[in-house]
Amino acid sequence: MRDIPPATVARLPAYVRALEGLLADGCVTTSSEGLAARSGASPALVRKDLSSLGSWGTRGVGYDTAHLRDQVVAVLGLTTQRRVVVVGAGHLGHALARYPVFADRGFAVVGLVDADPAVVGTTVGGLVVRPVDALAELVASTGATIGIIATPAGPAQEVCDALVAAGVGGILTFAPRTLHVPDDVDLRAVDVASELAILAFHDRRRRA
Amino acid sequence: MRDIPPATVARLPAYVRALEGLLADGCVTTSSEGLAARSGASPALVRKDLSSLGSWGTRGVGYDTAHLRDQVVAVLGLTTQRRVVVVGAGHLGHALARYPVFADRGFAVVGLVDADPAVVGTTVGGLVVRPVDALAELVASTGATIGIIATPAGPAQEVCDALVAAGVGGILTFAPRTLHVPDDVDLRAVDVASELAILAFHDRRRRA
DNA sequence: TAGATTGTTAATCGATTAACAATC
DNA sequence: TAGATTGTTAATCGATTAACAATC
Repeated sequence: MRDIPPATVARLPAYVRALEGLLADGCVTTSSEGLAARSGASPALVRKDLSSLGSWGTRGVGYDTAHLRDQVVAVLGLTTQRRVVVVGAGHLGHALARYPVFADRGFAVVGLVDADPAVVGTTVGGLVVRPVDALAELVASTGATIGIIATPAGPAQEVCDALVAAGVGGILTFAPRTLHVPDDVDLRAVDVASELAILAFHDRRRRA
Repeated sequence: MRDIPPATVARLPAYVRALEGLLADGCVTTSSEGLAARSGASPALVRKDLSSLGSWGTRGVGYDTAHLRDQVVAVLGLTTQRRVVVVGAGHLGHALARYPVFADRGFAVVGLVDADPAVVGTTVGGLVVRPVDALAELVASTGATIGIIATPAGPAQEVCDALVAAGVGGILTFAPRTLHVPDDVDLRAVDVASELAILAFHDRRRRA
């Protein structure tokens, strides 16, 4: 297996979901075209992506749905459960701590942290909210490798630094600001207000 | 102003935020390098992006921070308030309906809809939750142009179709599945479980 | 065999970086 | 004028699409 292009990696989760949908529909084999329709990619792109993973299709037939699903899941590293800590127990933190889709995909939220003393000690989704200064200990004791930042913009960089110091390898942030991490830490950012702003741009164009 | 590349549009909200941060720090002028540090782009990319908007910098000096902020805000179409309806009043819908950053950016959540009769009629963030079949009327009466899908995967395509039929021009979905919209509707997807899966991929690589 | 569909190569397209002349 | 920094062009890089030979 050679290096997998980042754009391909970003599509793999959609392929896994498409394959599970096809499995649920009883499709034993799938073509690149069928997979494309369900995943939003083009058939050519599906074939190219899968071939960069090593390719497990049969010419003239297609892909074995269950087998391909297992292979893509393995490539993504979803066979091992990943432990996740969430920082910020506001509305978003609550939503994340109880999001059932995480469990379906092998992620377990094992810790929830908040800066507000009034929130610390309350229970959310079976987890007792811990204070921010318990973060390092929490990551260490749970073996969490991924941190989620669900705080306002203000404390986000500080929280990010604390997660890095605690040793997580990947961070997903929802805070509306740019964050900086060392090269060996993987950062992904979801910015809801920016998404709306991009929609607003096209909206304006459409009406102009 | 020529056509603006999609990759550039996607960075404009980060530039707006960077510029507002610089303004708050009292920086009257900014260089592409300063803007790059705050926005996460490279200095060359900042200059290229801004020049594709028409360019308002001064060689040897930099950009007028306040003026540039106003220009980028105008390009994004954020000078007019946009009205947004949210479908799904679960944890995520709650979080979105009250997210203060939307208001800061000129977005107003004007409607909240849910399929659960037990939730319909309750008040969230000053909005009374409406039933799903009130969606078209709600969009029409409020003049909403953007819809947010905060439902589980199951009903998401149906909700998406209903938003399109109701006449919104842009949709932001959080549902973990691929959605299909007509060409004249703009769709952006945030998929939290996929983001974690991508982090898991790199995590696996790091430990391998 | 004939039809279908993959895997891969070549062509295209778009985005980023590097470099530097223009110019404040 | 000298130093700084933009705006733009050319070079590079990566991603997508098109096309088709391989082959089930």
